Amino acid sequence: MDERKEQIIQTLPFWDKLNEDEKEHLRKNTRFVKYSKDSHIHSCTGTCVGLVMVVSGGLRAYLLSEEGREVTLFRLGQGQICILAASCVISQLTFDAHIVAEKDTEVLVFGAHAFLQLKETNLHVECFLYKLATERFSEVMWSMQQLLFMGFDRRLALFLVTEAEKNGSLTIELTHDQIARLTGSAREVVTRMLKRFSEDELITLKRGKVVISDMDGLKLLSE
Amino acid sequence: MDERKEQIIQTLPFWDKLNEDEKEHLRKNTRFVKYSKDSHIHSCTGTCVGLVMVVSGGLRAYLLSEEGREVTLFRLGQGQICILAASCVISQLTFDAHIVAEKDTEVLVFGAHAFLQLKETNLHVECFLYKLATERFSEVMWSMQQLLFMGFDRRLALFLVTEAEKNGSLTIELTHDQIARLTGSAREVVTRMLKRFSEDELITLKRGKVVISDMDGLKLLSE
DNA sequence: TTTCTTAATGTGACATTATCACATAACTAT
DNA sequence: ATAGTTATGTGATAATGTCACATTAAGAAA
Repeated sequence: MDERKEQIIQTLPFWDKLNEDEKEHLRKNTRFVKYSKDSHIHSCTGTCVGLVMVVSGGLRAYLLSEEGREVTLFRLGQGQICILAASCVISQLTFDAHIVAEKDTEVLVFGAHAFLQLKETNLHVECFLYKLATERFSEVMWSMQQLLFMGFDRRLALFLVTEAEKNGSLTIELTHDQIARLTGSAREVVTRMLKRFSEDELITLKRGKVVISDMDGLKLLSE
Repeated sequence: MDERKEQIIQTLPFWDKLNEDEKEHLRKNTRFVKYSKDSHIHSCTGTCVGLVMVVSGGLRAYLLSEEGREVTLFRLGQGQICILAASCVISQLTFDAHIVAEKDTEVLVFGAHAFLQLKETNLHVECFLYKLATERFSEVMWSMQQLLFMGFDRRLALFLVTEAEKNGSLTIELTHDQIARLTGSAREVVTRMLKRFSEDELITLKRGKVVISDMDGLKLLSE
């Protein structure tokens, strides 16, 4: 048996509500999977993977328009679980999101079929799923409020500040294109706004990265 | 005892999972409330009402920006239950939505405090809440996809068609301002687009109402 | 009826953001 | 160095939201 797997699996809040058969069933249908950067974990057309827990790296969930525009819904880091890749387990989730690995990422996959069975026999499992979905609901709504109500200058400033704090570094290693996807805007718009920030001496621009030179100024802008 | 209340309360899917004490507790904390048109059931500042089931009339949930712009999330009709007015029961729901009565509306309110207790003692109740929230999640995401990715002409056409079919009438009794709130746009933008539709002989404009004259044309526009 | 009042609608000007079509610059591999 | 690729810069245009008013229609009050 995989020691590491067993350890992680036991962190599931409903684990001790399972009987031995259920535990064994879940164990058998849980496996580690590695995704290389930019590979797709889930798209509307693809099959349903199951519950996906991030072990290392990070995932991003986004909406995709017919014209190819992306709107990021949320991002997941270590220990977090993505319910969107389990849309077949949660039949209430009817919209089609895409999930991509932001970097090389290892995940623990709880197989869709096994989980569906568990969900139907064990109320704790069902409850766990819906609760998780509800939490993501709130996160997504927060993103939407930003997108709908904040001007792009404020949104971009907030993004840069948040990103810097997340990584504990004033240097943000992202291209304008990546920033555009993450902020739900267009590459050109990002370029222009960054240039404005740069003229206002809030940031310094390098190829493939943004360096924050006036954190306070940026925070002020983001309110 | 209120006969009508008892009848409705028994339609709750978790009703027969409650013990007698729980049933009695819920009964005692459930009451009918009437809201007149345009009155507010819930806002971020206000207190938490509880679970709200529409008996007659209709509710609308929306986001409100600091500048006063509204984005409609979903609308509820007879028999549907609003979880957003129960944000204190579902602590996971952290964003602040507003809920307003679209017309004179009667609702059955399951008191927040009582429901919170029920949720904590009965897993079926907890599960029911999260499941409901997850369903709304999908509805909201559908609205968001429309708002983010469809041009306003298409969105407006779709709205008119949907509204007409909902009421079984080609006449839609709404002002441009109301339509703007419902489609997440601005009044002037609605006025202009409706004028364009009118010039294209898809609709006829009257004060306070829109009459569809070419349903097929509108449907074509809405794809 | 006539006038008054208010709600609803119409319209021009402008700001922001998205989109398109390129040009230029900076790295990478050979 | 050269070529190829990726990233960035920039002007033009379209769609939509915002602001500031003008106009019109419907109902209330005289």
